[in-house]
Amino acid sequence: MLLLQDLPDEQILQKFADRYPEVNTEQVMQFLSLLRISADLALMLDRFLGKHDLLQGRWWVLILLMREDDYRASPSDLAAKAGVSRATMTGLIDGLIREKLVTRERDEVDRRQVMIELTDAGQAKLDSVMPDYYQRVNALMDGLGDDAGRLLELMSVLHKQRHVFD
Amino acid sequence: MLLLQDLPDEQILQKFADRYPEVNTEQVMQFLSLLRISADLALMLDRFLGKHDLLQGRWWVLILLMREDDYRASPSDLAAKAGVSRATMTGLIDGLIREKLVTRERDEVDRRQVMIELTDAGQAKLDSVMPDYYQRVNALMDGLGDDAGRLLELMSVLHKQRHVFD
DNA sequence: TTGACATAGTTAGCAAGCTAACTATAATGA
DNA sequence: TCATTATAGTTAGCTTGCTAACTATGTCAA
Repeated sequence: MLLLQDLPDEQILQKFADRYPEVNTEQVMQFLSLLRISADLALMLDRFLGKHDLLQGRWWVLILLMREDDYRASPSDLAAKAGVSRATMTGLIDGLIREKLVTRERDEVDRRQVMIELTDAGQAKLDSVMPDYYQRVNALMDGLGDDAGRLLELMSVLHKQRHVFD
Repeated sequence: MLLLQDLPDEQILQKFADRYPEVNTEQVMQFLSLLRISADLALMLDRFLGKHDLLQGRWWVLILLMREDDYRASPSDLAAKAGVSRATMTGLIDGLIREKLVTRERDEVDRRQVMIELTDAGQAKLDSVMPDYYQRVNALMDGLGDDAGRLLELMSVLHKQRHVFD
């Protein structure tokens, strides 16, 4: 994700406002700041997972498998729940198999289907990451104190407005 | 970016809390919701740019070039301002050159350096996108009314806490 | 002056996202 | 029954991120 380190200053915003007079520069700055903070948070998570030799995409797949009663799911299911295409899920699973964190076997009943299953090594990997992860999420959110709900509320307002970009 | 469509429900959070008792499930849900909304906003922007035959990375480069007085900058400068590696910037510039939106020429004084310049077609592309973009950003932020500043404030609190993941 | 270091950029190879096109299999209905 | 349609998964090729290793050029100090 591109971060745009250099947010525009007053002079630059003025130059753009001269060419595109319809702009409300304060709102644009606020929007860019939001994007920037969001990207930084995603990067923070990537770096944290990297310390545990994990990548975000693969980590979510392990978590989705652990959610299942029998620790198994089809690639289609996983793709839908993760919010990625089936093609992307194929790649994520390939990576996890190389790392021996999941297995893939054909379903003998419906031979189109395949079942992905969390291995013991996969569970062990989660066990080594999740307590640390939860502790840090809690520490991060503690910083907001009682305002966490308010923040969620305001982000939801923005989320509901996103159709204006359609 | 992986979106995690399926946020955990009460039952799933309980299963994880049983295995990892240190977790404050409410805070984890709030954190995941924030990541999810942020990812949706980034996706919204990608889709909008797609309608104008643009990709986010290349678009930021065009904007950075337009900020310059002479519409020129070196790849290193652009990489630093965009917040990507120089290697990534090489790829973005390659794409923009294929689309004839920028040119690349060697600096005759310091022959290590290269100058990237916005073409007329590049400026025209920006002119076709920016007014629409600004209008939509303003419409999006209007939804927040007077609370935009408060939202920024709360996100900044989170941003300042991100060191807990180091 | 030249050897060491610094800087600018590219290349190679990996990751994880996408769409479109493909194979294989299952289901359905005329 | 068998042709059509639907479903599951993979492959190919693109984008945009990364790091590490490389080339070319410039700088600086002994």
